Amino acid sequence: MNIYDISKQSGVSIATVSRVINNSGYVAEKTRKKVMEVIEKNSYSPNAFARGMSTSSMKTVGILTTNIRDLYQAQCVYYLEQDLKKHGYTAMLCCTGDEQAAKKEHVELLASRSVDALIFIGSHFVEKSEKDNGYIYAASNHIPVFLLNGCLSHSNIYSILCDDEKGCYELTKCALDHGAKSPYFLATRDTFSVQRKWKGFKKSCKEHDIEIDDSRFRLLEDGFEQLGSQVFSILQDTDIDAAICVDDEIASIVEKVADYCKRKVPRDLQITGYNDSIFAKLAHPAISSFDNRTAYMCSQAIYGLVQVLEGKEFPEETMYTGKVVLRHSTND
Amino acid sequence: MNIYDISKQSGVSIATVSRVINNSGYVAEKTRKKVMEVIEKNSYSPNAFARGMSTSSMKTVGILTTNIRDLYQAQCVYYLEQDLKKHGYTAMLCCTGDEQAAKKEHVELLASRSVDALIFIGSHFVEKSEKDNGYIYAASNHIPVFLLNGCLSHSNIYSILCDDEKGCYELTKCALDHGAKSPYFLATRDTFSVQRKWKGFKKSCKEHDIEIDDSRFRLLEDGFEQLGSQVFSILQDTDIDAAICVDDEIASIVEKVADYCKRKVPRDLQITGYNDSIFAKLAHPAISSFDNRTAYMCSQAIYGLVQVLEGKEFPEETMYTGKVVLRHSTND
DNA sequence: CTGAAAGCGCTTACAG
DNA sequence: CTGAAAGCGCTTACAG
Repeated sequence: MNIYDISKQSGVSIATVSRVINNSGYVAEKTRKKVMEVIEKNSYSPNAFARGMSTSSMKTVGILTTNIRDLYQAQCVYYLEQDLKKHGYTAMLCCTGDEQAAKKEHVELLASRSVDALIFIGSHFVEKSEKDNGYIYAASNHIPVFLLNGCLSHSNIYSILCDDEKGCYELTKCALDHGAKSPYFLATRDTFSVQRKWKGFKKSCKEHDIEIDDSRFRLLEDGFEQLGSQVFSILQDTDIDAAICVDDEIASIVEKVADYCKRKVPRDLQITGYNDSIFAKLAHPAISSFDNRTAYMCSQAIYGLVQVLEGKEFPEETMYTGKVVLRHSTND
Repeated sequence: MNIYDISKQSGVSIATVSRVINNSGYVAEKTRKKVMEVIEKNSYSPNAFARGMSTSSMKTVGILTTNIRDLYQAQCVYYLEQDLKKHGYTAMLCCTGDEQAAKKEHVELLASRSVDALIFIGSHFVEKSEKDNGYIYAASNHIPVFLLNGCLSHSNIYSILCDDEKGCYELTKCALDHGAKSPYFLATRDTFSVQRKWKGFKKSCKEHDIEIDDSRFRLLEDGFEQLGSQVFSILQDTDIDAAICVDDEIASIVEKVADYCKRKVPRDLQITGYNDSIFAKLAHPAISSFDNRTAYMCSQAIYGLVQVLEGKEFPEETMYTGKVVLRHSTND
């Protein structure tokens, strides 16, 4: 069943059928009705490839995530997909992992599928070395690129991000305001947003006249067991009294290890997470965290995407604020 | 840059260019080399739509999930996508939510994109009323359908599932073997796999001569706060001494509430989860759970998918076993 | 308001 | 081993 069949059965040309399908151009109400009837009777739906070939678009956008099993990234995918389909777009998902080569390959894979736009989730894609971002720049020459929680200055790249520097500054301030003297900063990766959080951490320490150096930045190996043993070492070997973690999952593990080491949270050790996820709520005591408004970020991205694809203006960079959510892992 | 440009630059016909691109038919080594050079020089890549139009496939498969924010479902998506891309397929993701109409709409959306196959994640799609599964049957008339953790008998539908009846039977047995007399079964949804788990629960109770009726099946409203208060009621109003939960997230919340109510786990209350996720590991005490081998299930699904799309045979139903992972939320 | 016709960029029998 | 040609199913100026 194709447009010719519909055309025959309804006694009009395929051009007219096309017009009623796409709601474009003029077509007499009577004609439209007749054609619609035939279409519905046959439950005809136009061939996506042919359509794509004519219009060079299948209303598809590529979403890139390094790891969909990460709750935060899954959250983003969820909101993005919600908004995307509201606008008739469909999402192609790629989970790239952390290796540079794989990331590049996936971008090419999506490009070969002629997606209308590319959305990169998380700061995991923005590398310190400009050369390593080359494949993102290259992609942006053909299709609009949206960066969540990251920032790259280039035409046709649009960055939307929460002010994580401020976020981490405020969380650190909570701990320091309530007596912490020896805070540590814990991360499992050194990404763009981690760097911004680290900056906020340092700023807050400075304001509290706490001398710190780079040894306060603990880059830990990922994985449940590995994290546990590394955190254990830190608890043994340092005078840590506040763990400022870049996400709630790490914070949960710190709390679990603290419990194991008989350190009372928050009395002996204050802990903060990030993202305000279920991990922060489930932990015992519940963990103070930062709500970085994922839903808002995603809806902004899709709004921008639609604007750009319609040829309208959209700012290259959008930075917005989140909010601290106090719980019982910091002193009150 | 299209196939004609390549054809001109390399001095051969487009048919030949097509052959070298697709590695099909005979083409002289010398010709192939020349054409490849031109292709690479121009970094040409064939237009996916045109290709799709000729072959009626864009090597794309649709993945349907009710909620990607659910750790288990995210896990599935992760493994599926991994395997899919190994075979040159790309994943289109749809998060449908729980409403029937939306599920149906999404299937149609994917069908209109001419995906090569459909994969439904989780038992959330298999309804008790056969009528409500109509849209799945309908889809299977055009494209192969793969069902993870669910089972539907119909041609062109392939079901791959873990033996959850056995899984839940074994978990319940752990609790009962270690003294529980009044177990309850907790779920947030009444799906196909929940029914199977319930069956295993009942079987184990029967073997232990524990009289139970349907009031042991507690269907709870989802959501962090809601769950907390409902579990609280159960702890207050019943003589529960074992909570057999259909997933680790529920189990974590039960444990949190138990702690709040000063019930010692596992002494006063044994708890079991399901899926063997990070929630089970993070909880304190860590929660006994069931490893249903998600990675295996997904790889089986993609293996089957490739077989079917190549016109080969694959069994309509595959059921495999998982394994209990004992931790400290049950007595040892 | 409607239709004939060109064009989108491939693949694949078929003939040589 | 290679090429000419048909076909895939749409959209969209253009003419009327």
